[in-house]
Amino acid sequence: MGVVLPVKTRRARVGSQAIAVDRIIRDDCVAAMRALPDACVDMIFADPPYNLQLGGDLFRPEGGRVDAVTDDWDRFDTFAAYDRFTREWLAEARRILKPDGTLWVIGSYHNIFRVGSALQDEGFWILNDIVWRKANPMPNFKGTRFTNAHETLIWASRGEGSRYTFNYQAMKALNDELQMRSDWVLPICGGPERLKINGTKAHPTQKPEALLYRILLATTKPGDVVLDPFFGTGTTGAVARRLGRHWIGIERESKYVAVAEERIAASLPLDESAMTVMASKRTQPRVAFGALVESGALAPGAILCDARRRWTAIVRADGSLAAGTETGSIHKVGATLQGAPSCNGWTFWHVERAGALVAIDVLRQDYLLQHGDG
Amino acid sequence: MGVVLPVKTRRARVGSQAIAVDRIIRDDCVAAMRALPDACVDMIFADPPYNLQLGGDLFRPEGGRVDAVTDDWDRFDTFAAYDRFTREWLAEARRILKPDGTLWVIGSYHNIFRVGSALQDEGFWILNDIVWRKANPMPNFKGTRFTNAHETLIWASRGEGSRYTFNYQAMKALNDELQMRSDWVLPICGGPERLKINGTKAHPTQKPEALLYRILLATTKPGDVVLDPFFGTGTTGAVARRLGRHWIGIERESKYVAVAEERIAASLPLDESAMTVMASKRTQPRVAFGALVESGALAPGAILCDARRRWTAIVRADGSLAAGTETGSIHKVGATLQGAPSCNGWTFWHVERAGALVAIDVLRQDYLLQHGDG
DNA sequence: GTATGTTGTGAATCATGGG
DNA sequence: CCCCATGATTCACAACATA
Repeated sequence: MGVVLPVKTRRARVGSQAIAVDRIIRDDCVAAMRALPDACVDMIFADPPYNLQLGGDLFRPEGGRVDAVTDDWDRFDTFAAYDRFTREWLAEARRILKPDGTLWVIGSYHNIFRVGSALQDEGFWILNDIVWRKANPMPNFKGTRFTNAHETLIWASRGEGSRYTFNYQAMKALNDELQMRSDWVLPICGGPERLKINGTKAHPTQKPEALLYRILLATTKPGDVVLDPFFGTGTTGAVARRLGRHWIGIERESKYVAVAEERIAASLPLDESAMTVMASKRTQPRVAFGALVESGALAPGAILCDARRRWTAIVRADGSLAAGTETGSIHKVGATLQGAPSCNGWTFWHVERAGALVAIDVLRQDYLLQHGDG
Repeated sequence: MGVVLPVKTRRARVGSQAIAVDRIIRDDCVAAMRALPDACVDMIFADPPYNLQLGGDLFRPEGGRVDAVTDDWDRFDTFAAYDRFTREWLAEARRILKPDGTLWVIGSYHNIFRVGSALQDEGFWILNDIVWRKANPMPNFKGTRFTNAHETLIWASRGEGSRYTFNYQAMKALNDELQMRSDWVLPICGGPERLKINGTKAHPTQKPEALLYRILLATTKPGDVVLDPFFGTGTTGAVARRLGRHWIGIERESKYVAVAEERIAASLPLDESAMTVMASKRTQPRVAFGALVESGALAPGAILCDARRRWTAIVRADGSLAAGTETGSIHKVGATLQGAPSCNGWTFWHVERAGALVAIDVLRQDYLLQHGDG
């Protein structure tokens, strides 16, 4: 029970203690999670089974039912069993997740509604549901339904108020400067990426690395600890290593563990420069407007106006603005003049430089570069 | 209670009896369904409240306020209350559905997992989940999540063994002779189709007719009876009439009933030319540069240069470029380096392949061929 | 009339840190 | 817990206005 394999394991600090990371735990997922301390991982990616291996088939292929139990009884029993299993691992997942951590689960219509309800009941707060639109799905051979061409992911924070990680600018950069949407077009895992043993696929549901790449890039930071309780062939670990995230994989079947170990050992970490992503302005150091006045970048008495020259204001010595009787911060005066609930003064106000209007945000960037607080 | 409006109602045979069709029942949906006999409708399309649980006001970057769905009919105190409501209407829906009938429900991540679990528990058998990918969704104004760009539909038969209607060839014809997939790209309801009263939208959540058109064409036969227990402004009725299906709408609010009546009376049966217009216009495949990075076609850290090797840049993990202190999209960095107002990064940037420079546009073409965005 | 620019809006669980 | 100041943030269309 609970065999910890001796991979090049490291330790990551979690509060006062440290947990071993970058390793595979060969065990049942609930048992393995029980051995982990509270609030020790930043993100969990879970690709749970669609049917339980324990108590017979949950989701039968069309016409596959053979036993004589009445429909109602059978159905209630099997859904209930799946729900129990789901609630059990979700509860453990929530316990070991840090307060501001998030959970990803992937599934299909067979199980995703059970999982979604269960995680809401456990207290998780859904942030998005994401549709993985498969570029090359398997056709519906019988022509009896719509081609099942997508899978669903749920992204949820530990609770309603938590302050989760979302690398907005990185996602925007990845999507040609447009906001990343909730529908992702990605090919299924095939070609050389698909792991094989003696010519047959090593795992029936290996996920493409591109999917995990986007997930990790969007919702974790370098150095974060990512847990995958249904590790399989270790896609999560391979991508985490490449992106400089720590990972823990839990997998019950030793043949998958072996495949995953070999795979991850062969994956190469990216170097620092390549891993860098577009930073959000929210994470940049703050510059007080007054600092621009103090440093001489903007003189007291200078005239500011908005991009269309509808309003003007005068810079005062203490870094406040005056526009008529209205005085206050660059944000407050901008908001008041427009009658808007709020205003980002940095992008609203401009100053004339060489005949053209320049947003004072540009002066702020210059200031940041000169006073080099990177 | 339960006022039946005297529209040009007809009667449809249901076994030995006949029920009044092509009419709106102004009543609570559960009460109205209770008054209908067992197994009397062929299909049910339901657009129940989503239980959005919105916080305070949300303002757009330019200062406008988002007109949110804050109506009483969308407010439930707890998930348990929403579940009770859901199970109640689903149970009645299943009773009045013919044995080979099917149910459609539309929802978002706020409610669809509750609905999906509940209908499985009630005995419905899920045939597909369908993703409506909105061509023009509302952005995420605060940059806090992925743009919520889709809604989910569930299509289910009354039970596991039922012989439901699926017009496979009609769907294939509608999709340029390719199998219709489980993800549908359709614009949201706007323009002249969006019903207004004194210039403001008549209903906050009016669905596009194209959505109902595809649903009715796929899963009903001419002459079938379609029930919509949350009728709203009557999109289901209008499309059913155009396609020669009978319909029954249930709607509690008389202002919506009035709008729907007028609308359906004005709707015309469909002629052939209109059908060809509805046929899918394939969306242009658009490849983000980031997709090449994600897919591994170009590794983070790769060096790009222009055709004459005057400038170089490094590819970062999120698909942005870095050249010295300059960072941004392939287009922006290309433009900045050249001092040009704009630049097509696809043709400007090159990568070395077998000793020769290849424009990254070539990689894009390869990507399209391999992943054939259909 | 044509081209261009401005404004409005859609089922939305939409901020963060310091005092 | 609340309150306040700072300041980050939008895509595709349709409708209408201006040139």
